[in-house]
Amino acid sequence: MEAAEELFCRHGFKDTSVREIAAAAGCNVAAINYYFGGKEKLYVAVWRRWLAEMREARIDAIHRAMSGDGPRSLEMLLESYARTFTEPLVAEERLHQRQGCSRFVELMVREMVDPHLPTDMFVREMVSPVMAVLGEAVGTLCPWLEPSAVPQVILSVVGQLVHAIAVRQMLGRCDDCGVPRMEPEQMVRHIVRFSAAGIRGYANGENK
Amino acid sequence: MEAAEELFCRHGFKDTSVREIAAAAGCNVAAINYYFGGKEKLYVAVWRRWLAEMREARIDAIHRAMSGDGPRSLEMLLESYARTFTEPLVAEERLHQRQGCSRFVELMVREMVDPHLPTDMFVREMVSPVMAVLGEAVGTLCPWLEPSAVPQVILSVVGQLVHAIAVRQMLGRCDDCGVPRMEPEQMVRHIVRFSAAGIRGYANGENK
DNA sequence: ATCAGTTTAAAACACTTGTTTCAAAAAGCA
DNA sequence: TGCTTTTTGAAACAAGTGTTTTAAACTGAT
Repeated sequence: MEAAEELFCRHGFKDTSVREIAAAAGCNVAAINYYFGGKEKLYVAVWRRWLAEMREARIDAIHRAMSGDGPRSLEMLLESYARTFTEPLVAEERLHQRQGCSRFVELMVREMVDPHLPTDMFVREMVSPVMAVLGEAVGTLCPWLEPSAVPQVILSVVGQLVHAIAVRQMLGRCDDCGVPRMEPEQMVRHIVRFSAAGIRGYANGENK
Repeated sequence: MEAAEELFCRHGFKDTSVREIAAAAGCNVAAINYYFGGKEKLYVAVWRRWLAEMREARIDAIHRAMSGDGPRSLEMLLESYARTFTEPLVAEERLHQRQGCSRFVELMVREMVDPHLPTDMFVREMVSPVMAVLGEAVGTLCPWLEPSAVPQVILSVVGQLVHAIAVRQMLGRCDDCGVPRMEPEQMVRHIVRFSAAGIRGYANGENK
C-alpha cells in the first residue's frame, strides 16, 4: 500500500500499473485485487489515508493562527495556512521519510486536472470544508472586505501555492528557464507578503 | 488534425487513442501514422500549431500595454496579459468556434502536470520567452521592486490565472462547493486588482 | 492505356492493461 | 491430526494500446 502511494503520487493513476505496484510491494498481482478489489479501490484507499489528515492539518493551522494568544494578523493566518502546503515538501528533504507524504501534494494537483476519484470526493472532503473555515477566518480578519470577495482572494492565495509547487515540480525536469527556483521557506515568505498586500490593497483599488 | 486537437485538449495525451482520433477525423488509423509518423509526433504537431501563436499573443499583449499612447499603468499591463489567458475561453462561448482554441489553455495546465512533449519544449518556446519580456515590463513599471522579486510576483500572477482556469474546469464537473464560479471577465478584474495591490504593497511589507 | 508514385483500408502484430481463474500453500481452530 | 478458511502464486483472459504490414485503390503524367 505504501508502494501504491509512492507510485501513484509519482506517476499518477493512469501511468501506474498494478504490476508495478505489486512488484514494488513485493507481492502478487492477485493480492492487490484480493485485498482492495481493484486498482480504483486501491486508489481511493490511498487517498482516504491522506485526505482527512491533510484537511484537518489545514483546518488546525487556521484555528491555531486565529486563536493564538497575542495579536493575530492576516500575515499569521496566511503563513500558517501556506505552511501546510510546503510542510510536506520540507519533510521529504529533512529525512528520507516516506516520500508519499510530500509527493501527495503533487497528486492533488494531478487530481484537479484529471480526476480519477469518485465524483467530487476531493472537493467534498477537502476543498469545501477548508474553504469554509478559511473563508470565515479571512472574513473576521478583514472586515473591510466585501463578503463576495473573500472566496476570490482565497482562490488567489491557493492558486499561488498550487502553482508554485507545480512549477517546482516542473523545474525538477528542466533547469534554468527564467522561472525562479524557490525553496519552500522562501516560497511561503513571498506568497504571504504578496497576498497580504493584495488583500489589504484590494479594498482601496479602483474597480478597473 | 483538428480532431486530434479537440481530443487531446479534452482528454489529454494518454487518454486519447489514435483510433478515437481516426474515427473523429473520419480517416483510417494508418493514415495518422502515415502522415505524422506516430501518435507522439501528432501531439507535438498539434502543439506547434498553437505554441508560437499563443506566445506571440502574450508578448504582443505586453508590448501593446507598454507602448500604448497615454499613461501606462501596472493595471493595464496586468489586464492585457491576463486577457490572453481568458480570451480563448470567451472565444468558445461567443460562437461555436473551433473549440480547440479554448481548450488549449486546459491542455497547457495538463502538460505542466505531466508532460508528454519533448524535453523542455513547452518551457523553452513558451515559458521562458514570455517570462523574459514580462519581467522586463514589470521591472520598468515598478522600479521600486528589487529585481530578484520580479520573477516571483510574475509567478504569483500566472499562478492565479492558471489555477482560476483549472478550478473553472473542475467546477464544470461539480457545482456548488464554496469555490466561486467566476466568469472570465470577473476573473481578470479580480486578479488584476489583487495582483496590482500585491505588487504595490510588496515593497512596503515587512519581511515577516 | 500504361505505369510510376501516392494514398487509403483492413487486418495483423506485438505489447500492455486490469481482472479472473484455480490449484497449491498457509493459517486457524476443533 | 484433520478440516475449513484464508491467503498466495502463476498462468490465462479479454480488452485495449500504438504501430506495421499488405494489398487494393487512386492520382497524374507519359
